[in-house]
Amino acid sequence: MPGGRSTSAHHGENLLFLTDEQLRQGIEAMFFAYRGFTADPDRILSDMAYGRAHHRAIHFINRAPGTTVNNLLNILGVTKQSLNRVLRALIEQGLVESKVGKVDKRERHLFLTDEGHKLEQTLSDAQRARMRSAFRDAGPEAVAGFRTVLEAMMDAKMQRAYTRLKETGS
Amino acid sequence: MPGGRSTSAHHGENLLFLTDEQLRQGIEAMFFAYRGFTADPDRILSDMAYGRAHHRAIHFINRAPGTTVNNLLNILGVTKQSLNRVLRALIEQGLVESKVGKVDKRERHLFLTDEGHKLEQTLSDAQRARMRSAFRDAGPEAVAGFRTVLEAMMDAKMQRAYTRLKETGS
DNA sequence: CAGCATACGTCAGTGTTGTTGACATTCCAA
DNA sequence: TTGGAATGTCAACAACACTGACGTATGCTG
Repeated sequence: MPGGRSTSAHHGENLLFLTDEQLRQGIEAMFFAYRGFTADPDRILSDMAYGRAHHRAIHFINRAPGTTVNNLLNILGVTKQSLNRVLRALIEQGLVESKVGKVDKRERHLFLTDEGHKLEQTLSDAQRARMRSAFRDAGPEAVAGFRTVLEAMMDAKMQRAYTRLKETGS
Repeated sequence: MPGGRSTSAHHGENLLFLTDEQLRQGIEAMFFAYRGFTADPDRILSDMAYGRAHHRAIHFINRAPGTTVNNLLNILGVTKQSLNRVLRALIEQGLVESKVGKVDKRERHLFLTDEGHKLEQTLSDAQRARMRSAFRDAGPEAVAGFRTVLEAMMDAKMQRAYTRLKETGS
């Protein structure tokens, strides 16, 4: 195991963790881990007519009930046409409800139906189980570092979205 | 569940880092960060006729020159038909060379050409730059935690692939 | 040697998810 | 009130994954 505890709060001196080799390992870890990250929900969804995009939409509608299509668009970072296809399917299947805005009739506010909540629960249970196992194995300090690095890897825009959601949560 | 593995350290008392809320934040961090992670290479590739799949192939051929198609298949976790499409394009464009195996003539060993190396360099420079910036901002301890959690999030098979590559590197 | 397994390539078809382009509706401000 | 911006929808297409079936060359084993 490289590094260990060099414990310099100011990481000025020892920059060995910034070698190309270390960066490459970080890149590959990210690649492999993301596969694990999505594996369980993907498996569940493959039986239904849904995919990862549906999962993402359901996740964030659940997180911010009543959100508009435009807001969801910004969070998901896809085109509105792409999101629309997914949303249309979810609405037709009765997992998501779309309500015309009261103050601005151009907007559609999105909500999960009871059935939508059920699927969301199933998916996030699976995903959380893996995350919980990883967190438990790694321990609280590793988890803190994990979050710190991930946050630093986001675009500024995504950082804002992430922080906003984080604060909404508690 | 492989839950019986609580050998690692006794972070026993305070389990607040395992609440659903913390797990959800981890999930969302992973989602947003992965977007940042792929953003720079994606931007570069979008100008050419290549995509993320080509990037992955190039990356791992560079990492393990002479690797066989089958080995690459296992690492990338896609079907041979899917990989073949990508590989065919890269070979036709002269970025990758495929050599018949000497000891086992059924195998094809893959190498980057000079031009292939050039593209690999461009892509990984971009990706490393972001990773370096994130690592530097977060500091060595956070980076260690980051890697620990990611590794714990992988499937067993991916963990082996990751470890093997890691050892090959140094 | 014969027969089976392995490694690789390919053709055809399908599904999900992303893209651009065109268009309707609604809001707002000049 | 009218023109432009914002919001969302429909249609067509591209990238990349998947399955299934098949063909060829090669290796291994009884």
